[in-house]
Amino acid sequence: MELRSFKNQVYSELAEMTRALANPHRLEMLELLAQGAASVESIAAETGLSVANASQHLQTLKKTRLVASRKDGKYRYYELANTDVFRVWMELRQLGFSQNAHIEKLIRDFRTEPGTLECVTTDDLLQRLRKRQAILLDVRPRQEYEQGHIASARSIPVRELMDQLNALPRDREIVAYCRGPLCAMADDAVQLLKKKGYRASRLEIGYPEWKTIGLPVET
Amino acid sequence: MELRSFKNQVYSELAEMTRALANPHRLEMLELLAQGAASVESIAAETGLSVANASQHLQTLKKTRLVASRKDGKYRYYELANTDVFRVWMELRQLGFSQNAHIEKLIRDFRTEPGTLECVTTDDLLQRLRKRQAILLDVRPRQEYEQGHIASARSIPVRELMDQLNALPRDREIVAYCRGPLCAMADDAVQLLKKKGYRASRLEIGYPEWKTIGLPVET
DNA sequence: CAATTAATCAATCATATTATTGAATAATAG
DNA sequence: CTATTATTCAATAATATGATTGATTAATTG
Repeated sequence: MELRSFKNQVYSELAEMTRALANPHRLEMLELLAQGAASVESIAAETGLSVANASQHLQTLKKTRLVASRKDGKYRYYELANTDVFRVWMELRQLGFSQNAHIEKLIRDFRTEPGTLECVTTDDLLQRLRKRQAILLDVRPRQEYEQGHIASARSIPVRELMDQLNALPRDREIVAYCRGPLCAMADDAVQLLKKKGYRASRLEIGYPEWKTIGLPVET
Repeated sequence: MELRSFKNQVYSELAEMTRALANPHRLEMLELLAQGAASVESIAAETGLSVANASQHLQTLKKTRLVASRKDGKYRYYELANTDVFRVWMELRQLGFSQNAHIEKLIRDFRTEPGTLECVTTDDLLQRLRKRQAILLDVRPRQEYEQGHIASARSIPVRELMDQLNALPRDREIVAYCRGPLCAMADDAVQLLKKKGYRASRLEIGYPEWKTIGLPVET
């Protein structure tokens, strides 16, 4: 085969895959699927799309093997094809943050609105957990917690937090985490906890990032 | 700001950047620019595009700040905005290789045609260089070598190799490298060297990968 | 079996992307 | 200053993408 033709083919295949990533809804879906498998209906609800539209987008992702799916009863569950897909999403997000001041500003503005900026780093958290200084809280929907969570975390979905406050000790610091740096669940939880007199802060990353860098998880 | 509106804005910005990546010619340009700055004319020639078309693509990359440009005399030189851009390209390429069997097959078929499959790994090369068992050859165009190359490498562009064979000792193994895993220059060089009775093999990665993982380079 | 539910399909319209062409700028050389 | 060279701009046409709609398929429930 001729060199130019070879190059054209390889770059075209890679561009086709990249094009499948290059849509705001599909990026959001990838981040959602990084939490674990989900049905078309739940993905549509979470992203605010119609079911037909969500289904079309998922098929676009599937065509380039970025996601896989299996059918269970009348539901079809989609999931990330492998961890490399999430790695690419992490790198893209990182690049966006470093290149696009507008994105950084959007996040900064959104975060400071509720007045909860303090983030706990991963190293910080590991230390505090070792010294039993902190309690780790997974505030994602329970179904996501059950598909996998950070080792030693307990589950109180942010929607149930108000009703379960008495289950939390007031003498220890609480660290909340959620889906990742773009997710607001942990922010909301921290805001509520602080208002109720707890010492609380959010973890800077989410469950998929924790898992991807190889730190201990449970199922 | 409302949560959905915030998410829509962030994902849209990230998707816009990803869309700038999602074109075969632009991916090829990024790989080329990873070797160093280049003028529009040379990029157009290397990628086989018309100058006007290449210019348009470069402006698409520039709009999302993936590349930067500076004018010098009547030439305008484009270069990667920062190393994160190349990291993303590496991850995308890696994902393509792992997800798309067709891409792997294309590369395997192209490589085995000249019958030169043996690749030297990075660790291998470092060892052999330490023991002075191997000579390292940069076979990219001289202009790229001059913008940066692997420490201790000498430059013989693949086009000049035939005329400079007598400058190479026959008693040591020769390791050739070029632009990266998708580039055929090192393959061509190895093929020629072997035909002339040298022991030769190619490095599995190229200069930009070497530099990105933090190994020693020279300018 | 009919009704319900989850997901996909197929068609359509509006919008975006890309290659091509020729004209317009901008810097340099003679 | 004029000619040349490198690049960009602007307009166009062909093609691709994405949201919407209503119909269809497949599994489950009563």
